[in-house]
Amino acid sequence: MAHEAQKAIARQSLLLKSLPDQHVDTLLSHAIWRSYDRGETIFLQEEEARAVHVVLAGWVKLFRMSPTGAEAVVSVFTRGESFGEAVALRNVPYPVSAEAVSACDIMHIPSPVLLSMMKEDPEIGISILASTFTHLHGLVAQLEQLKAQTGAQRVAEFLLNLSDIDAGGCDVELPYDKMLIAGRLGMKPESLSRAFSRLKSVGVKINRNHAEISDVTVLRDYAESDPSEK
Amino acid sequence: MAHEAQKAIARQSLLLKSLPDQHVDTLLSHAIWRSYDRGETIFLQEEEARAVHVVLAGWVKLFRMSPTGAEAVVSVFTRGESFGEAVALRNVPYPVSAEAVSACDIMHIPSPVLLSMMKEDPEIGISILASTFTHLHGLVAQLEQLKAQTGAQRVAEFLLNLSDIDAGGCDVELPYDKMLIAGRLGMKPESLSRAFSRLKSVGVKINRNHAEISDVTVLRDYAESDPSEK
DNA sequence: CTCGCAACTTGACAATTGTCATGTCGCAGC
DNA sequence: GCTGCGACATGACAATTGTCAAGTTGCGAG
Repeated sequence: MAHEAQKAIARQSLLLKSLPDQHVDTLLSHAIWRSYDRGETIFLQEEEARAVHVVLAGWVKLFRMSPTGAEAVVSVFTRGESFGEAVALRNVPYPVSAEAVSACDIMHIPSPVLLSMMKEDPEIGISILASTFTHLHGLVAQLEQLKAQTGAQRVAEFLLNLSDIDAGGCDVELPYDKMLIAGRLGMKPESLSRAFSRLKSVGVKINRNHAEISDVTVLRDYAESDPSEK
Repeated sequence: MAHEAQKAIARQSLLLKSLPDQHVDTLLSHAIWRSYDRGETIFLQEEEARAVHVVLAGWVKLFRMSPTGAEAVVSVFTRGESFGEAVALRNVPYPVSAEAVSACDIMHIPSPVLLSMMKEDPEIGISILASTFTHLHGLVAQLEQLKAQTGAQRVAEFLLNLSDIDAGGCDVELPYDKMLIAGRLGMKPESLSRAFSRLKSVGVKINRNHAEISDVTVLRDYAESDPSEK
């Protein structure tokens, strides 16, 4: 059975936080709670979707294996984020695989529960649509980044997203290993290393899984500047 | 008022074809029908979404302007396809701009109409979710392609999508100009030219806006082969 | 019909990135 | 403590792509 602390996190998730309490209670009571070890598979590409997944703790990656065996990381989720909404509702196979990147706690909401609730209250459908839209928006942003920014700029933006301040300096912890960060940003680990060295010139120091940003404003200017200016 | 022929196309669109006839009739009677000239703007990034758009004829591109002024083409739609579903339902600003690439006929379904229908019949919500999911899936595929395939391979796949046969040779017409194709595939026009020349070795000849594929199977093998093998 | 522009192609060059090889470092297991 | 492995950094090299420049072509305006 789930800890109350986990339920509290679930209530704050992007998927559930805009739903009426009464519905959330129903969903929570039907949910399945599980822990995963680092490296454990959550589901595989082509598998039929049966649930929506909400991350309560840890990090999860979604990735695709191309026919040639190359792995493309599509996205990485952490506490409060959910994935698989659209797929679960359509009863179609997953277009990606999911794996725990660190030890994880995940809540699974079986899709039949969700479907029947949607048929009772259309608000739920709209809410899920919103969450799906957020993913979609994120993917559009990723596409734009890949096409319009250099590797070092993408890394800069990644670091800025990890820091939650507006100005000044700060330290951020890299949430997962550099191989995965590289995949997430569409580059090889070697290129990530080189990108980090370039960022030295805009006040970024890397130490282990720890990054020191001397001035967020400078870094942001760098991330948004025209690649050809450099 | 709309021609019956246009209504017939609208009924076959991915968005509407799975809905009950009765609902479709209601939607069609509230829809706004418009023609656009080549180059005309349909909506701008940051503008508030008021409708879902269904392409009846012609080609439409969705693109984003980065802060530096570079244009990134996110996707291109044609007859029977729809866009803006998720955004319209949330009453949020568009994350992209839309422009007619050729002369276009477009049907606009005002979002309030759709919202009120969704509240009456949850099936509609599920159906829209499906359509949104299709876009999402397409974006995931694009991301994978950008990260894992060379330019020439992306062009090969683009040509294969235009041809609707499984084997043998065929001619396909390039639906819009090469500058846009390049943008859509995440490369510069010059790179597209070079990609076309490389495809000569796998039986592709380009003539104006016309491509001749001598054997689709050969081209498909090329598109899916490991980039490092070449 | 001519002019001029925009789309397109091609070549040369530079920048970026992937690939391969080598070496260091931290860490788990013996 | 030693050993071995995987993550990470770095250098050399090749491949791909963007950039710049020059030339061709098609097409619409006048």
